[in-house]
Amino acid sequence: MMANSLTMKIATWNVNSVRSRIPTIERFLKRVEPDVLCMQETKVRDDDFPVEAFSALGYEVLFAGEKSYSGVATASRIPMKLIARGFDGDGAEDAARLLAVEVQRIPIVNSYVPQGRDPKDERFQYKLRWFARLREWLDERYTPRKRLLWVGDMNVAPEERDVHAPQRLSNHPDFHPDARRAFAETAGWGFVDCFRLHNDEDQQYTFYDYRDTKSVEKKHGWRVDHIMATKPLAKLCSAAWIDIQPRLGENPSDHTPLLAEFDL
Amino acid sequence: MMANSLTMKIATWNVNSVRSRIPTIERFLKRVEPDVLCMQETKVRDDDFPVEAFSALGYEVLFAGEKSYSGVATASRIPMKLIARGFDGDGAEDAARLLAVEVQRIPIVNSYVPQGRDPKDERFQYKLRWFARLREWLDERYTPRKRLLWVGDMNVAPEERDVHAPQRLSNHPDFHPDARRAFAETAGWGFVDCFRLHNDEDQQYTFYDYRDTKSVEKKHGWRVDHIMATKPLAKLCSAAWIDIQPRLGENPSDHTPLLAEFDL
DNA sequence: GAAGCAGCGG
DNA sequence: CCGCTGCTTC
Repeated sequence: MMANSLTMKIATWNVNSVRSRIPTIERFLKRVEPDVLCMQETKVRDDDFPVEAFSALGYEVLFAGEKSYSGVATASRIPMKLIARGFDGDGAEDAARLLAVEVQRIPIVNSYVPQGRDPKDERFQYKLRWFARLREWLDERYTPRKRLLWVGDMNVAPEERDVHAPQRLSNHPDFHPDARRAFAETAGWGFVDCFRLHNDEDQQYTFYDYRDTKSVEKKHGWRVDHIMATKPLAKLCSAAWIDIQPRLGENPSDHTPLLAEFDL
Repeated sequence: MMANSLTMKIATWNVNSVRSRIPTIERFLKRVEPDVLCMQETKVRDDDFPVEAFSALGYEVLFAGEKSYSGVATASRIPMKLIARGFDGDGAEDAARLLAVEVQRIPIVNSYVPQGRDPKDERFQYKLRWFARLREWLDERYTPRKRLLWVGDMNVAPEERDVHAPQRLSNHPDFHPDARRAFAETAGWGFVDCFRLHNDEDQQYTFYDYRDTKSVEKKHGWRVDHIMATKPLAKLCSAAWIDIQPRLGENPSDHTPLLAEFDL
């Protein structure tokens, strides 16, 4: 390794309420020591964000939340700069679903893509447009020829091997052809799926529905959380993995952390 | 001690939801090993009562509950017989505030006296009548010349030394002169306050209001939980004390267990 | 199933 | 402050 080389470990995790998950998150940070943790579904107003739990472990944290629903936050133990909350800067509509920061001169876009409810629901159309809107947002600000990360809960399983029952689930908002196409369009801006760079197996899931009893044992999972890197950054990705440990411990989220490491 | 002598340790505790308090109750039972534990504010329908948690520790348990509010239950590690739920037997009105059992041929009346809200409220009159009704209920069935116990959350601090601010609290439903008189009337049927048999100090409290922040440190307490014995039984009372340990542990109730020991 | 909230109650 | 219910969301 060169003297000035630096490894950056980044994690994305839909925590399903940052406040109720604090002990689980603390165990994760202590054990895994990611440089950056991108969280989704924090479900907390910015005024009530538990900053102290993160600073006590040496992390700065930036957030864009609202009451009850959604909410994204990014914690970093290396210096971090705020780029944007929501698509149109501070206080924008839907700010609680997009948070862009810069770490080590790399823009990190943390997103919680709308779930879409049902392909017949108008909120599904909103989901499809959300992906298009993100591609435009990226295009106006960045180029895929430079280092950039897009991570988060995308609410899309890209391929058949990313769900446990591809036939049955083709009408699910997270596996409907239109959703997969919308995700692929934005990924097509210039992203590489870091997990798939290093893992070819099926049944690699980051989400198990709470309501589906024994879904973990039955392997009824979904791979809907992703770490997407532009090509110049993807080249530096040395590893990517799903960390199942928080699921085995106390008070797990329905999502599991996804990690990637980059040799900068 | 005689060969056939038996010590009976009895506890009363407003647990403020038996289900959310199970771990705290388990620690209490293991550490203190009472023979009988009378609980109030169990806040659970009989169908949902967590019987298993008690049987696992060697206790039978009888209960008279309703959804959300009130509810009384008595656990015993020595054989116990059901006498009555509510004033008029099974399925009676207000059954969730009175449970009578018999242990070692001693009737034990476990009661959760209505709080009364405010002396101006009509529910305060109901509280006063409740005490009168209990005295009648006792008179119809028992005699103070025999062994009997009346325990529970009486929602009355009998004397000035039993509250932290007697002047200020004289209009509180738990210290209003009418409430104190109503309690004294029923106690006058033939009861001795077992705690006062063995403790003369003031500031001996069994309740600290959750809403009064730092009430414990400020000693803003109330002695509203009582173990009352008829004279022939009071003679056998060898000790009575408040167990503050559950308050120092995890997930405490706003009430603290009160205990008494009898050498039968 | 497990979060959040409002509204009620002690 | 801390339970409960009943509602909503994912």
